[in-house]
Amino acid sequence: MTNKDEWVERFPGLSRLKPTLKQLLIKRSEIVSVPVGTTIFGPGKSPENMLFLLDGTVRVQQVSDTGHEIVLYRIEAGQSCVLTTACLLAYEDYSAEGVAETSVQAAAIPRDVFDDLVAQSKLFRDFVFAAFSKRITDLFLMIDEVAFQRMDVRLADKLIRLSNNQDIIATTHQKLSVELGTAREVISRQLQEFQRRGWIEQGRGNINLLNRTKLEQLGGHNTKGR
Amino acid sequence: MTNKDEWVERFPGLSRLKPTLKQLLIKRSEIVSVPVGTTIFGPGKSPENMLFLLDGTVRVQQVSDTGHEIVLYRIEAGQSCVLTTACLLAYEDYSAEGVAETSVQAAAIPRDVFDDLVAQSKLFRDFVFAAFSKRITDLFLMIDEVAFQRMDVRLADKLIRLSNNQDIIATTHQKLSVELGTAREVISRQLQEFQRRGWIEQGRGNINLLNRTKLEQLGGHNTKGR
DNA sequence: TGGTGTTAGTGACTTTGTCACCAAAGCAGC
DNA sequence: GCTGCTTTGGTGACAAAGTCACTAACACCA
Repeated sequence: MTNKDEWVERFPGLSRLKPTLKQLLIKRSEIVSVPVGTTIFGPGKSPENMLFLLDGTVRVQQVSDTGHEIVLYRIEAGQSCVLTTACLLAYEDYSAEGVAETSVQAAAIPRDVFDDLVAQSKLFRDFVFAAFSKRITDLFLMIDEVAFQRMDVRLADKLIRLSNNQDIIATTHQKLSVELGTAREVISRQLQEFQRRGWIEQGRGNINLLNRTKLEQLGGHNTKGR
Repeated sequence: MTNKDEWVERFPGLSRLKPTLKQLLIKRSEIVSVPVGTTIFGPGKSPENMLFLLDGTVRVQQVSDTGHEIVLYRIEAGQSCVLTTACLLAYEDYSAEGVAETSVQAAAIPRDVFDDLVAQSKLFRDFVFAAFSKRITDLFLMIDEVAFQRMDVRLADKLIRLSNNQDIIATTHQKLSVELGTAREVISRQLQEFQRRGWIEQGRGNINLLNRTKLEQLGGHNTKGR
């Protein structure tokens, strides 16, 4: 799947580039593989290249100096790290980190190639600005949620999103608390309440969704938005 | 102060542009004035131009469908609305709004001029990407703060930041609650506690800072960061 | 002077976060 | 098997923050 000659085709935003620019991308890129669990960027570790994710997931989380953590967003296959990398280059005192949630394959392109592309292709510019814009609007929504949404609503929503239409989610209370930026005890209590209502069944390290509909109802689950 | 021939010089990021590009900016820009309180952008109101703020302040806030509000950031003179505008263009279901906090003067440039500049000038690209990056890292910090910081710390910090080295702040409990995304009652109680400790003195519609040092100590006030 | 909207104060209650534990399950080494 | 050790989850007491309903004081204008 990681034929160096054709990865560009797999990005909706890149496949329509002019052939000369595609060649530039292909020629100057390098396919990299990182094992699961690797910290790809973080305080004191900034990569010099821009990454385009071919396979896998990168979890980006904020590590607070209060000792808490919260998941900010994920980068999936077909998306790029452009913005995070740009952020790192611009600001040193950066407290977010990116961790390979699965094993990850990515195309790495040097910063000057990125700059060339932005200069030469309106398509690429639109691709990059769309990525930035999407990220910022998503962060707006996240602030809204953290500040104003109730915990039970957020948890129900998170369970639905994490489930990927499977009924069993493999996760721990601890991990869920980091997803939502709250305490483990809070998650435990909410899940107990969900279980009491018969919506879920808990096992050690996994949660079985028994009544997806009720959970979707509580979480304001809609197709648009994140 | 709003001589159309020289506004570009007042932007650190623009003043070093090549003369031809400066001319382009000056020729195709329009100086606009908006009175205090105007909603510059918001749901169902997206401007077609990019704004460069010459004078005044624009407050950007998230209006939640729960009926709550929270101030996301401010755009001051010398900064641009690039990102917010870009966001608006990219995503329709946008719930943030920008309000002129003072009367505002700005240079408006059409979208195609913006695109030209990004294509032709590395300096301008760096200016734009730096703005995006700064915004995103600030939003990361804000999420951290909203999720994990105690209310008294956040309020003390906010008072210091709003004071602008003056001792009297003209604001209401209601406005402060929107700044921090909390309830008015919470602000009232915290301010009472500050007053009890002799750190502030409250008046109707204003707060007098009596012990700035104590407030700075409580809020983790440092020069870097926002 | 009276009416009206704004601003702030208060008590009761719920929800969420914190702290200090405990207990059961899984696991590695012997 | 048994023995520690770590991970995972449960619990109660308490503190902090958010919600709700109501009151009081003030400013200002007709």
